[in-house]
Amino acid sequence: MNTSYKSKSRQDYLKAILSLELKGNKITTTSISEKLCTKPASVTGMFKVLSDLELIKYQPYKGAKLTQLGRNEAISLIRKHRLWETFMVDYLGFGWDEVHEVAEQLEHVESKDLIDKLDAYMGNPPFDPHGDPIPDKDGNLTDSRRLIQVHTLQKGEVGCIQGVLGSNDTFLKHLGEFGIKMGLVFTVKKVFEYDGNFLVEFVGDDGVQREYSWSRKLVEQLLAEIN
Amino acid sequence: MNTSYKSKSRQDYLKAILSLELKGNKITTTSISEKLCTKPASVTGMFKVLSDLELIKYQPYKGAKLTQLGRNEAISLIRKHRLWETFMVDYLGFGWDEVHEVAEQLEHVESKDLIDKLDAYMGNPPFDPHGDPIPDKDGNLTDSRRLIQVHTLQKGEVGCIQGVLGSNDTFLKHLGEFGIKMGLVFTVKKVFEYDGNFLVEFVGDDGVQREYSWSRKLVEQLLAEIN
DNA sequence: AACGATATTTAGCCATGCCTAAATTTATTT
DNA sequence: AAATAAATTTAGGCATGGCTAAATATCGTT
Repeated sequence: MNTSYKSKSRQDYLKAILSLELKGNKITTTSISEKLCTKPASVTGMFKVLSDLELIKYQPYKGAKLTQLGRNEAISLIRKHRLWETFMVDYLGFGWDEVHEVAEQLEHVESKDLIDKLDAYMGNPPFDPHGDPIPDKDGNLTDSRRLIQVHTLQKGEVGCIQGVLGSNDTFLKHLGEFGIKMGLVFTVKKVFEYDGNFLVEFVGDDGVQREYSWSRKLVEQLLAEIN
Repeated sequence: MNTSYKSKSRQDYLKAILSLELKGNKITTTSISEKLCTKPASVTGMFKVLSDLELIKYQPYKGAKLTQLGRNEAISLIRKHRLWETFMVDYLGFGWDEVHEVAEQLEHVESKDLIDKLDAYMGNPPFDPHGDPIPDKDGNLTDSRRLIQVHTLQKGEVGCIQGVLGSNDTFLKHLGEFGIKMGLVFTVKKVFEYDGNFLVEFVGDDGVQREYSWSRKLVEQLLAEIN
């Protein structure tokens, strides 16, 4: 019998499961093995462990789902991850494409006091550098914003970048090269008919107004708030 | 053959070895097992691993010592530990008796960039909250201060608390209850003859001058700079 | 120098968490 | 409904890093 869920592996599994559950996916050994770059057989073994620990409900051949305990633990990890990313970007000067991997390590540091004090030090930021909401110290994870994908915008609409879907470091770096970052306000100048590309106008850091063509693939990943 | 020294266990061994070497002790399987709360037989096994990795020189039955590579790694861990402790105390509001355990976790986060940026954010502090010197980013660990143990002071001498020997959390908390902390300036009023106890005078946070009797055991652990 | 005490190493075992290959269950197709 | 395909589990193995018990080396004493 296992005695604790506080192991890096187990926590990684919980996070992976929550991530897929939030996307509405079914939690299978295959889907988790893909997410964690392991093999389905390894997942079966871990599902038994997590099930014994009452972190998930697991029915062989039928899939798994988080219990309340497991969900709480997973949300705590999300909270730590996002707060550390915020700290690294807003206080230490990292780029938003440089912090994910280190946050993956920092989120496994066990100390509720530490993360709550870090949260307070930063003034309880509601969102992380990628626009994702940060759960509060009681585990509430809500996002009252109504964000829409940029590719659904029409010509003439004004949006404000507030989030990025499925962000990986390479993509974030790519966005940075286009001058795209959190809070960027832009106007849709033209939606190219043949493939949905966008011509947008925005004001850069230097106060200079710029025009850029954003590809379909790019705008599908961008979340904006519109006025 | 092992491929990396970046495992928590191996790093804990390196730190333990450095710690004993600095105290001038011989590195035996028994001494390390006591330090790490394991058994000598386990240490023998790890010594072989660390030796294969060229982190230590190990002669069976004769003891071990750090190689330059092992020493560098150990010093890097000390640097991370002390910088994180400084951050927690000076920026997040932890007490100096509350940070050791969490720093033990944080020091294993692998990112030279992170720790160098944290160092810069704090303005490259030279000492941690317990008065221990913080190695710089190139691994230089020097302490040019001439600190002396308080119990060697004479009546009438003025000292400034700059360090604590062999600090554990309980002892640090105890010190805090006596109003003792880094930078405290005090005057020796009287050295009791029968057992070396001290009567000292100092000015508290509130500006009020206080007198305290410090025990022999306590002052032996305190390092001060004298004028 | 030899004895006993102490320290150290070896041998063999356990748990975690990963793997591959084989067996089994479930799903799909005809 | 039976056969095949796909997903999942079981079985058995490996590496890390602990453990105990037994064997062996070193040290201190006489």
